[in-house]
Amino acid sequence: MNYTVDDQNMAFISQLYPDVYTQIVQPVGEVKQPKRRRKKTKGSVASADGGNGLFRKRKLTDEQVNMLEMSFGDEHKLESERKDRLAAELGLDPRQVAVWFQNRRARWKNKRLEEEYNKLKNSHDNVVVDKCRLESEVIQLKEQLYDAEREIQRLAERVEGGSSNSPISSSVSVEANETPFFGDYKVGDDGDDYDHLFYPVPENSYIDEAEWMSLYI
DNA sequence: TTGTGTTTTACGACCTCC
DNA sequence: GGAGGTCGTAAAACACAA
Repeated sequence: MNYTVDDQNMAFISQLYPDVYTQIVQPVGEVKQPKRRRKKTKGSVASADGGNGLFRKRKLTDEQVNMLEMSFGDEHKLESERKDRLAAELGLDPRQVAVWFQNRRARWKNKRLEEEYNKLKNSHDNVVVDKCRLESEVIQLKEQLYDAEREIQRLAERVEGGSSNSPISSSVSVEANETPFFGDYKVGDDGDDYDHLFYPVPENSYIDEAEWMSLYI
């Protein structure tokens, strides 16, 4: 069996930290076949494919993970010097420390993305609720407007019926057979037909609703 | 016990920066 | 060109329900 230098290093480390390595791969022949074929490794310290690999993947101890977490908390990037120092302190291969940081950064990024997603989702939900509320408010206001228009029409008709020779009534026609007060008004699917309401006042003599009402009150 | 889903460790490919 | 980064993924380790 040909051990690489890294294999020897890991064997040494495994003696120092026996619990770092969960188990040593049995000689070829007794190795359980992996479900999926591992990619070709390059200078691997822990080939898991049962080829010439001596070690299975090992789990870091709690202490090692805690130290790495503390270090990661200080700084997410890992300079060469810090990597070597950490590796020496923890009895790990510098490559393991580097890999741990890579994976930790990936986890951190995923978590951050998840948090950002949740924030955006919450604010989107709030906007949707707000939109619904505003839409129902618009419908309510349009209904009020419609009722007011009807009331105006009713009053106008009453006034006209009471004083047929009124100068106003002669100049402002609200005859039913003229342009209808509400035209061909109907509440459409989008309710926007309210927007087309108009008053049948003589051309070039626009008066607004309040002013027009005041003429009759 | 076993099947299955998740987490952790490790690697290869590719990219960027000095 | 080398060191160190991200990204995608393999596979061991682990958790847990059935």
